[in-house]
Amino acid sequence: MARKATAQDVADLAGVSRSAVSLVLNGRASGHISLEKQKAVFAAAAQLSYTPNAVAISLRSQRTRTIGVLTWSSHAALPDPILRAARLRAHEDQYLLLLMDTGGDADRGQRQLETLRDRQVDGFLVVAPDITHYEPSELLLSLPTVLLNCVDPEGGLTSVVADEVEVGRCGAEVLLEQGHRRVGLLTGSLGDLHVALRVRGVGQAFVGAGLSPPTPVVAGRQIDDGYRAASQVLGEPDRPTAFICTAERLAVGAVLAAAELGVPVPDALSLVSLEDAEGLAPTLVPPLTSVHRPYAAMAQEAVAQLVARLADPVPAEVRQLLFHCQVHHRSSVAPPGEAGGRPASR
Amino acid sequence: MARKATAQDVADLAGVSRSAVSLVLNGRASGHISLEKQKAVFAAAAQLSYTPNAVAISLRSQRTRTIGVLTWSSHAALPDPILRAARLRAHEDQYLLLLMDTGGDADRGQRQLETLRDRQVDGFLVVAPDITHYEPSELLLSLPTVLLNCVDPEGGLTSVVADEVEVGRCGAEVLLEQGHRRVGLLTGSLGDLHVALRVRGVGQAFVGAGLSPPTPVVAGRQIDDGYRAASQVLGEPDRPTAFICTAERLAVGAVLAAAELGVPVPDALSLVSLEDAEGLAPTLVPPLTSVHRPYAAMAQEAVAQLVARLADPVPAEVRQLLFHCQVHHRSSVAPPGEAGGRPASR
DNA sequence: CTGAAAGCGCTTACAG
DNA sequence: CTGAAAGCGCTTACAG
Repeated sequence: MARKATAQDVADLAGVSRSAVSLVLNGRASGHISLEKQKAVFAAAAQLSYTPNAVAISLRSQRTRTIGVLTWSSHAALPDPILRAARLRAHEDQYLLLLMDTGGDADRGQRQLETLRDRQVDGFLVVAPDITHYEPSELLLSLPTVLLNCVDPEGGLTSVVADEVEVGRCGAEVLLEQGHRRVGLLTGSLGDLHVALRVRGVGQAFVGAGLSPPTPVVAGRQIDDGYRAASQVLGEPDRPTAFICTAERLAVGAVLAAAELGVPVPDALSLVSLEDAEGLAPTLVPPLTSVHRPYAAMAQEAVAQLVARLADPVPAEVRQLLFHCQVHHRSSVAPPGEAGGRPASR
Repeated sequence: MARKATAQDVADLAGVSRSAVSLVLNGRASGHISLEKQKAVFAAAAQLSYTPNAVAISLRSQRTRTIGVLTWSSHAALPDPILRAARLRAHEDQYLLLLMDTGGDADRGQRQLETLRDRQVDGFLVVAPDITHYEPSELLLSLPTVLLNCVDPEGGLTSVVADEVEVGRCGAEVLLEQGHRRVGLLTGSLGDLHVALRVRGVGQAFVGAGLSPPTPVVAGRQIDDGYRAASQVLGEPDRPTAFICTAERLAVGAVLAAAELGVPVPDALSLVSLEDAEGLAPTLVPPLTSVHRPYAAMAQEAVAQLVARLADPVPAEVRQLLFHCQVHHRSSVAPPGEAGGRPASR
């Protein structure tokens, strides 16, 4: 393939000036260019498969229609469903995403922001894998920025997050409504904000029901962490009739432990996962009831906020957008009952 | 923050011309610019925190140091470990990735390639989530392109893939070496190239050992698919002493089925997963022996190939790079033995 | 109603 | 040894 055609090529072929080409192709020809010449321009453009050079437009307009995305991964995976939805939404407005993975290193993140700035991104989107505080640097503040799944403690930046306390509350209420009273709470590190918020929510639900909140069993976030914690708790006398897991893989481990101990779910043990982003919960056996954050809608909203800011020079007010979670009822929750299951055999 | 400083600003402050600034900052000053003025330029640049505008450089040099990435997801997730490693490797050479997700729609992919072309990407990288054939369009052929985890049937494009037949063979050999003879093969759709290749490899290993290959049990690719298939096979008389699963989530389902049926792994049932990209296999209970593709190395190599092509105008020869897999031995494989386990109770 | 010019920010020959 | 000019591809005032 030869070199891409330029507006000059189109102008030459159509027998008009470069500016005429620009005017016609951008729909600003009426009253300026004769109909005849307009047709000639369109024909020439089509013949040469002309499309404008986005880099040249960027230099001219001082806008790249590019959003710089700063993200990092918590354990194994990047927050994929979030980024997917964000990318899709951005495309709708002809924005492209330039993504940088800090790997959790703040200094590196700063350098990446500089790279993004040098690339003349129009704005920044910061996407956290799990909800957290994020202190924006000056550079971040110098361009339109929206925080997704994280919040600026200073409150200086618009952010989009789910109500993680509500997540915990909803998950607990599902079990309380079914009559569960002895509930095991399998969690990740309590030092993580997202864990702390969910645990708080669980506690609120219990207190609201006139019960004392369950003591968190800090397990971790992997399958084997959940397996170990669940196995131990299930081996204790007066074992719980239900588990709440703050992480999806923890729930997988709990199901596995229950299966191995011959404790049928949900007959003898109910299970709620406070996460389902990896899509493990819905296809587990039995499918797990989970508390769902509307990640796609959140990402769309975050991008929409940013795009609006980029389109409108008037500085918009800072907003804290809080999304509600939804309980996805599946088959892992039942009333406590007396089913019991067979005793552990190993 | 005020508008970013330009080379002109630096020149004004340093009392030199714009070209002098460029020369000095790009290290081509020796023998051209007096030492005194060089110092002045550096000082002014530092004072103004000057960094060149990448868009302007791109327009001038006709290179954007940007790689257009075309990808799509197979089921739930994008091929994340691959993309991560590719991005990291690209950064090492100051390249940024512009990613487009076709969603599996070829027409959409074509339009996305056009967008990328208009953005003046220097080259293309096509990344498939599971190994597949990929027929490049003319547009793709018009720029330096490397295929990652897919191959051009015409062989016109350099590609980087793992030897998926070997994956199947290695997985089977692990079991054959331990003395297993009755092996269940849980697979995804045989119409998928990656499944077909792995099944073929398993067959080769069996034939090589003088045995007839196991008949694939087409299960699907989710946890419940694996659970159902494994449950059924384990309920049959003369049940297998081992499973090979072509997909990681299938293996999770198999472990779950075994646990529920009281079949201890690996004492009464060995298990090999032919995938571990999601990182479920290593933290399952027991940790699963898996066949690992060196995704990071593959991605690095693909990017390195592309970058080399971009740096060197001489057209490099087309190459088909085939990577070996590695068996990650964990605890899910043991000799068949007579452990048996307790009989199914439900 | 149309074409020539300026300018976005940069680098690289090219005069002086 | 240094500065002025050209040009990457585009769009938008500005003359004619």
